[in-house]
Amino acid sequence: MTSRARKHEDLRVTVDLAILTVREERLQVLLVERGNEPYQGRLALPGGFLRVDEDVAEAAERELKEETGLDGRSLPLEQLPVFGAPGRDPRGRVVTVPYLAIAPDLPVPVAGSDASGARWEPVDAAAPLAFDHDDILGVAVERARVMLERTTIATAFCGTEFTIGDLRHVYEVVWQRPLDPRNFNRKVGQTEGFVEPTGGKRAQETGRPAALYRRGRATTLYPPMLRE
Amino acid sequence: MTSRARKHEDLRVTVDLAILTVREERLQVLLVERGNEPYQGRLALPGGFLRVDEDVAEAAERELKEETGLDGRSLPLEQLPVFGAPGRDPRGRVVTVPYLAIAPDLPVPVAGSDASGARWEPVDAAAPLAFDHDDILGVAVERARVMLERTTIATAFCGTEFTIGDLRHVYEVVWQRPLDPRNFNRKVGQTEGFVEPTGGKRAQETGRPAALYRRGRATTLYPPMLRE
DNA sequence: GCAATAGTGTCTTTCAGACAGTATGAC
DNA sequence: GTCATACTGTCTGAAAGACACTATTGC
Repeated sequence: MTSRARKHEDLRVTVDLAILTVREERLQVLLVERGNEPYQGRLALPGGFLRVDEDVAEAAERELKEETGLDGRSLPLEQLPVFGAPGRDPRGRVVTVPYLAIAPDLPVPVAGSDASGARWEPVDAAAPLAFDHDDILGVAVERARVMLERTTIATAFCGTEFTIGDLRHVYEVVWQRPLDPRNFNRKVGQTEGFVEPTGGKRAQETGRPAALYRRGRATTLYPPMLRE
Repeated sequence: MTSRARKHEDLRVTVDLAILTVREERLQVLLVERGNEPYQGRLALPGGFLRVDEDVAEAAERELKEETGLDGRSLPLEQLPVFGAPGRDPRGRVVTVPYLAIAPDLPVPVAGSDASGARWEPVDAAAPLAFDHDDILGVAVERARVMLERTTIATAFCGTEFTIGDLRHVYEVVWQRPLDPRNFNRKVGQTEGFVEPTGGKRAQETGRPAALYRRGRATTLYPPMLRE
């Protein structure tokens, strides 16, 4: 790092959040409507400026809390590549650090959040968003797809108790691809620590009730779940 | 992104480079000796401040050029998670965007580079580096390991012409693990577009000469090369 | 011929993909 | 019993891991 004497111009750092969930058979993202220019009235990813006294990851957790009421320590937050093109924000030079957060199907975006009018939108119907948030969202979705292959992150889309069918559904919705339920069950079952049975069952309108599971202690899947 | 009125304090963004190569049977990183405080005399990753008129990726390419003379467009540059803890730089608030660059075994760090005294060091003998560069280097090495699994990036460690043995050697050095040459040959051969034969051979002091290859057009490996 | 390294072939096991059948609930 | 959904079992083919053999050079 060279210590070069140079005029220091205004440069700000923001944190943006791509909070994904699976709702109503679709992959959805939490968006807020912008109240001010630029892009007034357009939807955008929630986010805010980095404070001078906080770490970047802290800022992401704080924003998550403010927007959704969720505790960042309980949700997996994954940092994505920064976006820092000079013209990306008309107000000046802003470099943003985007984060991917994976949330279970929340009842509804929590009221009292920082930006009013927060709501879920399907990721494939979100464009056009403010700034370069379409690009950020695209990167977030692709990252989520890759993470499902090698990690147990898919369980974070589910509540504390879920069925194997719920979990398979997450994969199908995120990957946009049907999976064979029998092969999926076998794969999940033989991956040590992916899920563990709670003993409970979930009845439904019709058919046999499904057994309930919770997350196991494993974080990575080996061998990986294959997408192609 | 909320538009919040607040006092703007001094915040700078830097780009740091973890330039890795395989030299003398070891994974090595390009380091520079710091000429100024803080950490004067300590080794550090090369890097520099982001200019107001350039994109972050541009800054990384520029630094790479300045430090090594290498063209960033010809080398794969991969962005790593930012490091932005408040106390990481004693001079003030500095958020850094680290990049992983993968280079062939260069003759020697190019003279005329920005920081004098640039040199290769084995990654496992580099600590302690200045700032939090030990952590950054650790992330870079782990990223390189993962990338070898699913991409053809290993060829970037080699020159334009290389043998299958050279390529296997890259994997062995980065993964710190011996690989079976026969299984490795089969795997590389049956992965379409990984390498293509040039027709040439490379003689050596003893034994049968090895056939030469160049990079193929494939960028991803499917199925992946497995590490475990 | 020998030494040394490059490259090929074969067997076995693991595991994904495809598909048929059984189990458990509500009515 | 029927219907609907959950779950289990079996066959097949692809590919990784382990290991023995042949090929091509210099001497």
